[in-house]
Amino acid sequence: MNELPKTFEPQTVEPRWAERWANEPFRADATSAKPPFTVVIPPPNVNGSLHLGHALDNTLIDTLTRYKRMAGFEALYLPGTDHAGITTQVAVERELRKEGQSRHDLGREAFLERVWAWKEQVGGTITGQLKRLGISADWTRERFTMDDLLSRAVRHQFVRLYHEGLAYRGERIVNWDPASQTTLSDLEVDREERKGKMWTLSYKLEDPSLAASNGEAGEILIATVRPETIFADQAIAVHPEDERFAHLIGKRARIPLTDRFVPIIADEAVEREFGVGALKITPAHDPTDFEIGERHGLARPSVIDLNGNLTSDDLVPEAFRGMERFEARKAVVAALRGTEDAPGDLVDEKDHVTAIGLSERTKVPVEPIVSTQWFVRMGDMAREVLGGLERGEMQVIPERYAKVNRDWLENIRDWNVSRQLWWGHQIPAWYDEDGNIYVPDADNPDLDCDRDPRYAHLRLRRDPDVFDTWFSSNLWPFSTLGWPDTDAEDYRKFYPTSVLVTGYDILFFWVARMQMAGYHMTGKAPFHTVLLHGLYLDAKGQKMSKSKGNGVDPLELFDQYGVDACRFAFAYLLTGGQDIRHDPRRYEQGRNFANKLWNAARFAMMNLSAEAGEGEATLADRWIRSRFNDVVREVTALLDAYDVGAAIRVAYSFTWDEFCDWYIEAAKPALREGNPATRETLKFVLEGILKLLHPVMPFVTSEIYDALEHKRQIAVHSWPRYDEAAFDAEATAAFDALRAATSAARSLKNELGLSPQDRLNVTVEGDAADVVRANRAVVEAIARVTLVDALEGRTLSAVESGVTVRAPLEGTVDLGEWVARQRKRLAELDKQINQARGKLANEGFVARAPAEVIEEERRRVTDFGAQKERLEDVLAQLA
RNA sequence: GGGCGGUUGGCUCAGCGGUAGAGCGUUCGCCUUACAAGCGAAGGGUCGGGGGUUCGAAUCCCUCACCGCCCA
Repeated sequence: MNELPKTFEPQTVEPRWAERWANEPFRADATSAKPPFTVVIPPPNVNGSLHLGHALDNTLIDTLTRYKRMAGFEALYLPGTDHAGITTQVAVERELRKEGQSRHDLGREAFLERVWAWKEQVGGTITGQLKRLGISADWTRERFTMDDLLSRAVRHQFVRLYHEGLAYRGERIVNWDPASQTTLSDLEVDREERKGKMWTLSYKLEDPSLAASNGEAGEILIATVRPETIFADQAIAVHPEDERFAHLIGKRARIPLTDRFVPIIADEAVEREFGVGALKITPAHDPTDFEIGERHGLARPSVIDLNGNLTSDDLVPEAFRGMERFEARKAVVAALRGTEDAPGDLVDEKDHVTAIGLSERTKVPVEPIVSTQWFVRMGDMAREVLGGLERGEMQVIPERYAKVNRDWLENIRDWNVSRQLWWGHQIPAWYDEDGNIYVPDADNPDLDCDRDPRYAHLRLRRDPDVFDTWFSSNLWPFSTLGWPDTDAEDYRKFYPTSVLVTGYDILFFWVARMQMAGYHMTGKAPFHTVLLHGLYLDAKGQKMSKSKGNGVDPLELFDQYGVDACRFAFAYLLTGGQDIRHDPRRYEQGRNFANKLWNAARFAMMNLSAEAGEGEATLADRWIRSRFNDVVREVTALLDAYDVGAAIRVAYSFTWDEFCDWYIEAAKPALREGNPATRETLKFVLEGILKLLHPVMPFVTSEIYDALEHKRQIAVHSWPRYDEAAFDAEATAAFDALRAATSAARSLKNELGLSPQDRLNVTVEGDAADVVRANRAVVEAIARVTLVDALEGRTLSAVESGVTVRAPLEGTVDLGEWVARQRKRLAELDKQINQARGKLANEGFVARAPAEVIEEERRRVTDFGAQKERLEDVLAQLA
């Protein structure tokens, strides 16, 4: 056996294993007879780098995968990355700008070459970091959403949806991001409340003899938070039952700063309490107004262009033309305010909190614009998923998210899938000069329409837009396995996948869309379990984000504590989908634990390599084997329930508190004699612990297992099996008595002011005294005492359940505090006894509580009663 | 406006119907030949407030308060 360094050194151990798992990856065998366990990675952005969320997520996935692999499944952890349309394109454009160029200077083709080059350059970053995390992914199956096969899958999806009538082109109001110059889906817009103003404006009525009750004669007051859009107004809307305005419906009023008149209309959507009760309707610049406009057949002229500037349309007075939208707002308000001599139509201005939409990627306020885009009809697909959920084909953990999942699917809206980007899957749709649409046939989706002989006589122009990135990652669980080729070996063996693991923040973005694509495209649930975990927050409990600059770099944590330590921390913190707050103390705990395990192994190896003697299994051996068996059952059950947090806690406390603190100490006397049964037990339980911990802490466990001279790495060894017959009740009870006696003896030594290495003569009394005497070597060695038959003179005693340990009391020891403590304990015992007696005296309890609970209360009365008596004796003797 | 989560020792968090726990921090003593990233001995909580269900509630129900998230 090899000599191990005194301290676990992750920096020398971890890179070796990481490299091995990267170069000789865990290849899943599609021809295996073993049952499959498949997880696809939530593909990170190809141009990104590892953040704590990825680290957490991948630790969880890897833990489950490694466990399943050991438990006899054909485990496939499929890695890969996402092309991240907007983010990547924005990144490359930023590079270009440094060179004084724009993508338009390069042209589409050259620009895409640049992006591919960029992808080659930075794309390995995050996968390299994932390899450092030690994930047991099958790197031979690594995928990228823009790979040929995956791109084909996207085309296939679109073409099929188009011919089914589920993908359509329509003019709608959409979210425009002026910074990245593309539309966004509703999900990509973050709502944020910002302090703004609400202005009240006076619109002059065409018939000056009329009056709205909210203003002076000849005017109607309206409220708005976007005065710069008044030039695109098409109406003024009031609630149909609002008496203040009933007489004005159908009349007209003039838009301030213009000569244009718009009608006053009635619509249910108007909130009477909002502002002054009347609103201006600008269909081209507000989603609600757009809907109202549709109901009333209003036109929808736009006054804001794609750069967010007021257009020099005939609608906008010259003074404002070309102004940036927020500048224009100021200018329009100033104009409306007028001068002291000639006050304008601004009646009131007050503070107002407005919910505005921000681009998720660029953080720029989104501009609602009217535009023709490709949409996907979601209703039917959502219903397919709802049916599957109803039939229990997918479980969501934690269960509370099942409702969130359902609610979203039930209220789903059509999905704008076109993006005005170049980086992505270009939409396979062509238009002729009359605007007719041509899409490849469903059975030949890869043929471009401009090469289709049927359309040879036409001059077709391809849609320049690309699909939303999620329109490819929604296929990820099966496009990565060969779909649409449903005969592909991988698809047949590994699809549907098993568990989908991700943060709850992308339940809608990704999970729900995979569910819909899965059901609709493959006819199956893409996974049977959705496991959602919480988000990583900073130490103050705030979301980590680049803009706040409060992110913690996992790579620095790896450097500082080791990867295993971090994985331990992630696992330890994973509970019930709860958010996780960054706390360095958890990584320290992990580091210390890895070191503890390392040293336990060091100790074991020193003993295993020594010369063997004779002997049979000791009480400690029997006890630890029985306990280990319990722990195997617990940890296995917890992992089967995907409760990694609870599993690691159980394994941790068993390893440290039972194996290290008690078993190893108790085994020392037998090991010194070379007892082969004890050596065998030490090795068996240590190796068992390594296996239980391996899924969470693969590096340190692999290294130790390797040092124990195994030919195969631990990752492919089998998971420990629970053995019902291995429970040893007698050994458990007896060893508990040993522990009680040891603790009592230690407590006495402490109280007597002795240092640990000082020997002390003690006696043992009580029900468990015989057991303690029979295993005296253990107590004597651990507590460093000598068991004697009797003591002379004054004594001091420590009372525990089952045993009283007595030691000589000599000289002048101040027992004041000790006596006080014993009195307190006595009071506590009294309280417990009374509580238990009270329960037993309660007829309802005796009649209704389960038998074992009643039995336990009886036992407590007896045990605590005995302790109390002994404690009283001890105190009486001292007095 | 609707929904969800949280409130447990000084800090960060487990536990979620039957004796209140962990890590760190605190106090005291130890370099006891696996480990000072450690060992031993202690101290510390009426489980946010109120009400209810139950033989029994930190745990289930109702309600209030505060913190946070999601959706409109």
